[in-house]
Amino acid sequence: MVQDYNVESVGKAFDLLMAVARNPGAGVTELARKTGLTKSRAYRLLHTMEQRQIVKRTSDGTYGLGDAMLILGITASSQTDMIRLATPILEDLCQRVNETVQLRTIDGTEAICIAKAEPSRDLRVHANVGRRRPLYAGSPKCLLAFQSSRFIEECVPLTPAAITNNTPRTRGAILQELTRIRRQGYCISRGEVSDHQVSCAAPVRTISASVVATVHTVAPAFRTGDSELEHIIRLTTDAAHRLSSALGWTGDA
Amino acid sequence: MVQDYNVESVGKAFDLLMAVARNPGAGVTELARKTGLTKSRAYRLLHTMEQRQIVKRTSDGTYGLGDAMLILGITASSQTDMIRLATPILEDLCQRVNETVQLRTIDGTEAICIAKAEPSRDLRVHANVGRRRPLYAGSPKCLLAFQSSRFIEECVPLTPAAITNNTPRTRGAILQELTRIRRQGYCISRGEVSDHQVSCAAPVRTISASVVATVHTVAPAFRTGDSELEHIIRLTTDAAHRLSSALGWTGDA
DNA sequence: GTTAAACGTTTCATCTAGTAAAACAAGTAT
DNA sequence: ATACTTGTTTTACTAGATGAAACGTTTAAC
Repeated sequence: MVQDYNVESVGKAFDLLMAVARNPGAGVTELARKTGLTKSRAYRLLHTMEQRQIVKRTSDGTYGLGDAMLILGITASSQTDMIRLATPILEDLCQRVNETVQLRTIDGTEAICIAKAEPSRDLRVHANVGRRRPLYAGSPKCLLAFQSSRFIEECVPLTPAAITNNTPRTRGAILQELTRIRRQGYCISRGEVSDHQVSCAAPVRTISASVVATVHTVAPAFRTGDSELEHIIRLTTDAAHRLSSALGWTGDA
Repeated sequence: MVQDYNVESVGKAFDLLMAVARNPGAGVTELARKTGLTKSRAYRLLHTMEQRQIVKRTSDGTYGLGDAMLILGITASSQTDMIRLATPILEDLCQRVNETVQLRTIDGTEAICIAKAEPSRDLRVHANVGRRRPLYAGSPKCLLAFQSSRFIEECVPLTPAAITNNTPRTRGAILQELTRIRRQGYCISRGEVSDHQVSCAAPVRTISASVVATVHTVAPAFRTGDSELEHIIRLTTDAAHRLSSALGWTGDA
């Protein structure tokens, strides 16, 4: 093995670490299965990471991310362009629409919220950094719509779970919606994930023009009529554009 | 090597990862030196981590944390008790004192801000999650004061760098202050780190009674007279107590 | 303008150190 | 009571990671 600078067990350790992050509450056997590792190998690697506080065992023998990961992750946030550039843009958008806004990206086959801004008004939608959502329902569809067709095939299940009444029930209907999102350049979701909630999402592109994140505005339905929604769409897509430019994107709509 | 479930290269990889987090802008050689690894070993491990987006190289050949760390870290934040429990307490404290508050912990020989809350008033102190500060000056001293004497010895330099006029200049003076902080149970810092800025810090204890974090309130000096400061001290120490209890601490002052 | 030091990169023979497999104990459901 | 789980431990084997030393380039020194 010449010229391949790869330390296998280190790679596997990180595979395992990702699996721990994506499957909270899993034990050795399940994690080994998810990563395709031998049970004993997974066991040793987890032990090693536990010693360094990278992962920690809960009392019931399942694994979660450890304290050292917290520090590493916080440092990563402050070093990453995406977050650094997005924060002021999100705060500005939040102030303009006076609603909760978030930034989401893809991890595995899920959308994950990586940053947010909330207005100080009393009644607002609550957002959680770190929360994961399936990609095939509600405004996360915007993130999915701009990925490769192979990835889309993989993410949209044959029989989508019905999350609320407004969720499209068939695979075909979802794929059709994705096409429409691509065409119009943003995504509106009315009560798909949660009743009485409207959200608008717009894609963030990087220098290579691929969509790496989406900007979302989420608002209570009762105070979001057509004209308010127009306003939200304009400002949200605009914020996504500004972030794209900051990330080096040079294309146009 | 019987009964030692430790995969050495994985351990070293994480040592290296910590070094990358703590020394942004360092290259292979420097990172190898900091971790005590061979240059070629460090090189291969970094390559491995780069492939998985755990670290990334900047154009000038130095390393930083990569995109995968961002996801892992955000997930860690949302899974960690400390952050989950602290967030509402910080927000409550922030609202009561109407000033910027933060939560800090120790990483290596530095204090790092791991959470914050800012009031919406126009003039406020700005805080950055992820920012690092030396432990021996200003309100971070509160975090240092409650550590083991061996650790303290290690952190307080023989000739402390003067940060502003109000920084104690000698090792002895700093050690003396640490004793006072331990005695009174909190720490006040007037213009030590930045002129025109007052801060108050109080220790957060965990179930084992060790101090794992500190709650800080930072305010502009011009609007913080003695009576306001009294108020801040009371609320800050109270918030630290509430967080300690939430973490399982059962002792008393 | 020459020299020297420092850096990232590459190679390769050596042998440590990580691995797979299988057996184990402890628990849980049937 | 039995048959699955689960996490844990052992062992022999050799794949694969390692240290050292050399390489070409860049940066600093004088």
